[in-house]
Amino acid sequence: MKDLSEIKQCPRQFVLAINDTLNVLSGKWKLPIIASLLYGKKRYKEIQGNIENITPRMLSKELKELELNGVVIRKVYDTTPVRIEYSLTASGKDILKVLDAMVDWGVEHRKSAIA
Amino acid sequence: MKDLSEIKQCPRQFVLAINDTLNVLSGKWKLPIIASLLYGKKRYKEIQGNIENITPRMLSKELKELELNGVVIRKVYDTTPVRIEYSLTASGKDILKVLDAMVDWGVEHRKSAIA
DNA sequence: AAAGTAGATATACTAAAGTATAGTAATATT
DNA sequence: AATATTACTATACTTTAGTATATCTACTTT
Repeated sequence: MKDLSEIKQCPRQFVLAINDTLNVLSGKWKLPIIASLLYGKKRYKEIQGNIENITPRMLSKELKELELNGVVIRKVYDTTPVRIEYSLTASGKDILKVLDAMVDWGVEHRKSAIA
Repeated sequence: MKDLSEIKQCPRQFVLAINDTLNVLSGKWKLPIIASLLYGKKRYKEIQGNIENITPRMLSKELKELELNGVVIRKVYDTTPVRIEYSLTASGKDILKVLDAMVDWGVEHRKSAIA
């Protein structure tokens, strides 16, 4: 998703904020990657092993994007061979709050859908 | 997005709940539509007038999906000519809580991105 | 020296999401 | 009678997201 500017009657900064959040969460792989890193820093192959069926192309593409968006940190250790560790930024960890709100809504919504 | 089942180490029902929420929010038009209905029930043409550049195809497709997902109610008035009103279900209105969490995260994230 | 691992990139492709444009049925307005 | 409005649907197309498969460099292990 790129643009939510179609929403009117709502402060622009709020629209931008929601937009940012949705950009960080949407797509097939960003959330699994964030989830994997919520349990601590990981190396490329560890994340890959954690997430079933993700291709290396998708994993590096998404990690790059998450890094660019200030959600993930890529740390290169100057050893031989190089060791690369991915972790969440403070913001990245804070997404848990959003996920909590989403869990709450989703659970309640399922209840009311049955009723 | 269809499937987030790649996330491990997290209760399945939570994954499903997040999945549901993301399905209701992601895509280019669902949020603008929900936002438009947060200000009260509206007719098709009103929503269309509210949201710049949405095509009738997208609007009816998305409304149908939101209705199917228990977020929107479509009420047909038996007048001549028929009058159709769209509104949010209780669940639909509750999405505001998720949006609030998203606004909070987005705003904080922008702050820390600047710093 | 050959095979394997870490951390990717390149190229080509398919599938899903979204756009453009036209058209429909039923009624209302002039 | 002609035009406009509401609430859409149909068809074709483009764009974006995701998949499949092969390859690369630098190093380690056997």
